[in-house]
Amino acid sequence: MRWSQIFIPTLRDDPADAEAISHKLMLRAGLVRQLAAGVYSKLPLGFRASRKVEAIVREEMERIGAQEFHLPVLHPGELWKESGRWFDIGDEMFRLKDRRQGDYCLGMTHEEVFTAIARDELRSYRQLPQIWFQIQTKFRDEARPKSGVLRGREFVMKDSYTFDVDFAGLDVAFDKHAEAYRRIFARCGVRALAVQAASGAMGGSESVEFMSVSDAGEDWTVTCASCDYAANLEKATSVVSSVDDPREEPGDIEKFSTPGIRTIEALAAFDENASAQRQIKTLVYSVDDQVTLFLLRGDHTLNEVKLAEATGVANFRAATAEECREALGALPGSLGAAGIAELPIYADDALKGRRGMVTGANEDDFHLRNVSVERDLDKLQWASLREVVAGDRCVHCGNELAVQRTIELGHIFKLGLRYSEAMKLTVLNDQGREVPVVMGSYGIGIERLLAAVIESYHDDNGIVWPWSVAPFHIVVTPISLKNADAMQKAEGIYHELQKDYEVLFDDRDERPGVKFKDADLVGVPLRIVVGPKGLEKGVVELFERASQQKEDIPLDRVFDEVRACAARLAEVEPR
RNA sequence: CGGGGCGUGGCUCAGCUUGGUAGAGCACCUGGUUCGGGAUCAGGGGGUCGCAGGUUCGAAUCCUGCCGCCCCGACCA
Repeated sequence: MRWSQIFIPTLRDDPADAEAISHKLMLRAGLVRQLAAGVYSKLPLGFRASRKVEAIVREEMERIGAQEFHLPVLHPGELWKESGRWFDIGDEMFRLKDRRQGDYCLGMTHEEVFTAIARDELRSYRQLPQIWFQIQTKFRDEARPKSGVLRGREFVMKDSYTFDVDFAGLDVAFDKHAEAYRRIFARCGVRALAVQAASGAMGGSESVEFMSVSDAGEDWTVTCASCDYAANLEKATSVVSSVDDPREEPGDIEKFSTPGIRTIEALAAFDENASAQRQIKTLVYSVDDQVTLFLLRGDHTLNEVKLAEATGVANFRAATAEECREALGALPGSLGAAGIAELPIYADDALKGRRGMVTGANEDDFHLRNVSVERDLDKLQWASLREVVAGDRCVHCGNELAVQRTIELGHIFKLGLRYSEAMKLTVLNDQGREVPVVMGSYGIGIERLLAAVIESYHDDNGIVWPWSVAPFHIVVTPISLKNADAMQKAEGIYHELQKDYEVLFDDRDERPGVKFKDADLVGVPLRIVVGPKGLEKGVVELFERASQQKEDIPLDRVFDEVRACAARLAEVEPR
């Protein structure tokens, strides 16, 4: 491709509204342009890179026996009402009406449509398992699109769905996907951590996210340096640091006056025996309109995703001060669970076995001491509620945990029967009995993966594409269009290399500096500079983008050298 | 949805406090000199200052409302 004939509008300055590195570079290198918040047009270079990623995804999906579909993006509301999600999902779904006032929506994911096809067509366990996938645009009206293509409202996703007769089959399908995902990310040059994740409103039993460590990410991932434990912060657990409790069961609960004390810190400062670790933090939420208490150690923080997992309810909010007073008789700051029998109470694991604790007395300006969790609190439901912090200990090996920002590249779910039951997708099993099909669903965000690649592969001069997803492998740069000899040699090299590689020929009438800057910005892995200086000695310059190494190559060795470089560059360790 | 910021040629920004003929650099067009890491000189084209209303003799500038975009948080099948 001649540079003069491909549209690559590079930008000299950083765009004003871009913050994330990948966002800046995608704009500057002329990969994308923004149309609206979270909506981007792919320009030729961006589209090429995107298709490279898609090709890898396609190959690896086909390797595990997946079949490619292409489903509509316009969905009848009816289908989503069947699964119930029409009502569960709020403003994040783009909804519209047709001319007859019928409900429609734009697909934010495709469980419903794939399940409907399966329901219409699958009758027997003999037709299973099936692995179906597509690479299709999704629409989600995100409350806050951000970081360019990292979180858009319209984006391309590879989504796949598996159908099995039983849960053992689902496990197989799930593992196949995990393996395919590992290969996909590795081939794109990205080191992806497989981490335990919360399933959220998706339902289902188990889910794993694939994360790339990056400051541009929005998720927090907990990892253990010594074993392979890794989990989303929303799911992560840790060993509780030990606390010096009294050996003996303390005396009876004792109420004491704490005038004006409203916070954990204030109480710790007020009473030397009430350090944060020795307090029970009582949080009150309205969970599906039911006032519910959540107990944590004073120095721990509640993670609301864990709250949702523990209660199985997505509809919750912190209770108002007034609701607290009504239910417990006191305002926040003096709340406690002692003597409360009629409200559901969830307690974090870290409170197990604790004694001699301090907590609110449900009377303003009073607290209780000598509270023993198991002795004095009724009907506790134990759960992991607290948020892990860096430095906590790993539950598997006891070593220190780290918390890092990560980009979620993919997410795989064991859906189980959630959709097949709701939408009546059944087959006859080998006993002739009608059974619901066991499903899984699996997604990879294509543009997000591309952005993650750039987050991992760039330097001060621009993008440094890994060979596998580079929109072009090589750029042939003649120094001057006026030098006939150089132009002719450059053309020759360009034509020859094109047989095996994707090559750009920078035939623009620009000064060399401009061409070099652009080539660097755009990130072409190899550059061959053809100029009079070199040709006098019978050489051209081979420049490797990643290492910035230049080497003079005799004209007759160009193809061999390129081949060697290409082979080496194709074998990069994921980062 | 809460908080903050921004909206001025294609891009990056100045001008706004204190109202008075819309600016710079880059990009673009013409010509010259240049040509191995974003050249330079001369000339030139291009802007309803986000939109609407108001105040004023006069508004990019002050006031009100709306829209859009970015950032933090909440949210995130």
